[in-house]
Amino acid sequence: MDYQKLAQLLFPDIDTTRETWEEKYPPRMLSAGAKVTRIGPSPTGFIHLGNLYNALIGERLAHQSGGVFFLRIEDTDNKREVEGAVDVIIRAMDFFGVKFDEGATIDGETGAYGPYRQRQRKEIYQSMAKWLVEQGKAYPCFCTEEQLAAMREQQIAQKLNFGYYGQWAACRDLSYEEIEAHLAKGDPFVLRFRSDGTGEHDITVFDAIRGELVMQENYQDFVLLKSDGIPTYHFAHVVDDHLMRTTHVVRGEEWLATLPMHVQLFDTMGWQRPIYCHTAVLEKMDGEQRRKLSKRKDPELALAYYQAEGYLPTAIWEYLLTVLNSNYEEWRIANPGVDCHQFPFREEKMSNSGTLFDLDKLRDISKEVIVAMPASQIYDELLAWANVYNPQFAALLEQDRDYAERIIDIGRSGDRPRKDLWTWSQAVQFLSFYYDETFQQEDDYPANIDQEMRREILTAYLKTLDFADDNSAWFAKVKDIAQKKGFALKPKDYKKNPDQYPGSIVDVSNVIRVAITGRQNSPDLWEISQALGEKRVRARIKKQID
RNA sequence: GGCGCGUUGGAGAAGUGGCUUAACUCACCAGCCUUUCACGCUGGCAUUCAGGGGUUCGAAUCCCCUACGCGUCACCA
Repeated sequence: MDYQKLAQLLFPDIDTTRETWEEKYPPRMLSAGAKVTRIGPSPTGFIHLGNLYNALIGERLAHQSGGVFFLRIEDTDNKREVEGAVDVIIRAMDFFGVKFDEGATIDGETGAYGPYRQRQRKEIYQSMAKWLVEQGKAYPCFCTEEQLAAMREQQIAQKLNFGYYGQWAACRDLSYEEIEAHLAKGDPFVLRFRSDGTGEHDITVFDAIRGELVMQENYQDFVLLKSDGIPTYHFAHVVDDHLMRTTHVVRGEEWLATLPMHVQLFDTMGWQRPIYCHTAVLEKMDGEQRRKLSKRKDPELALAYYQAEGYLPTAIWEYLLTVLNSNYEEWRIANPGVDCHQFPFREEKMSNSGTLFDLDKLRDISKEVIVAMPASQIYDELLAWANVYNPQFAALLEQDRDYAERIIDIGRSGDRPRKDLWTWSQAVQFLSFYYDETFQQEDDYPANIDQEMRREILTAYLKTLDFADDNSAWFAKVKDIAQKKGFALKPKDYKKNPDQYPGSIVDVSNVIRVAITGRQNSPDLWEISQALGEKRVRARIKKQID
């Protein structure tokens, strides 16, 4: 078989060669040790935590080493492409603070190693494919879907390995004339890799996360080019990451199974293999079962969920860092206030077993992030979020910035600030009672106080209430009321002898608290009252008495 | 079914032959502080590293077997 002739028959219009592209995309001039990484999301309209997870690793690896981190759009499957999905990806990454040095952008792209959208790289792939045909390393396959399905069934029946290989590779040894005849008829074809593997040997691949991997060599004649001339992931990955001079390929462990294919292709092309970093899958608990986070069942997989809930990008980033390098937390404690980008991230510290996604932990980290923020910043970010997701509350915030900052700061001064806030949607809930428009009276009164007693307490409170009092004078009056009504002034006394009192000072305080704030969980009552103002406080209490 | 990856408390995990009576953080529980809730503090929470065998003076760490979980086997990525 004259492979040159075959290559010309298959790709008559391709006159660019392997060398053309090698020259166009020379090795990058970077200092030793600089890493080049990328993420390659598909524009399916759904961007998830896994994308961010891998993006963060790539970003850290590149930027920590003085390297390059870029965005490549893997749009080789036109069936799954969704309009506007590239924007979604870019905006989400930007929102979560992932910065690219080159690659696709909203209105085009930047960087010298483009195009960064795979569909636009068709000619490059075809040049490389043509070269492989010339080497006798690739061949056209005219098998139809039906034929392949039938083949698979036979393989199942005979308990053989699935796939296109060995004697199952019907088109592997087609003669030039047979191929020409197919072409003349206009039969569609895919281009397959001619694997020289048998599966009898093992290969060794180094993985930066997992160490040395010993795997069975590839023996499948997998598809390089689909019938529309667009490459499969496997071929695109090898060509792109070589030509874009990627040094570290960060991707999910679902790619481990096809790693031998990729390695074989790199070797056949005569290219240096990148260093692979296969990350663990993100899992969650589903009842008793542990399973991979799923797009259909788990809303928290979508990045849009975190935006809608108002999670802080920094908190998500820090959470992912703790998952990836668990010594991050110790570093955080030792370096309070230091930007998390200063943390020395190490790929070899990453875990290779599946990771349970823990919203409780995220909440804790979020609280820490917010508690460290000044009120003005909280105001700005809360407002920015509310403008999109809760315009009613945004309007309230904008009415009076000073008031908003004041209520945000209640209970946050001193060495032991409250950590009440963890997401912006939750913050709206938490702050709702400071505004009449969002105030909701819940029946959260202490269970041991009946309605009659409630009324008595509130009536007495209203009578003695004086906004000129300071905190201690104010509380002395509350105590006075409690004593007159027979309540225990020390919660412990009531706890010890619950039959001797109708309740304790705690219950009295809480009756007042619920009347004013609508619930039992709130910062210091007197500070709240001062912020709300005498008129509102009196009105709310009066309403409860009636 | 083949191939592959994994398995240390409820969770993230540290630990790769003796510094480990298994770190740290979250969650949980108890106590303290406190006008509530929170915050904070103190203590508790794996006699044991999936199970079983072996190597060794000594094993979570090395070897073998088993079990379980997960991934993958497309002209999807």
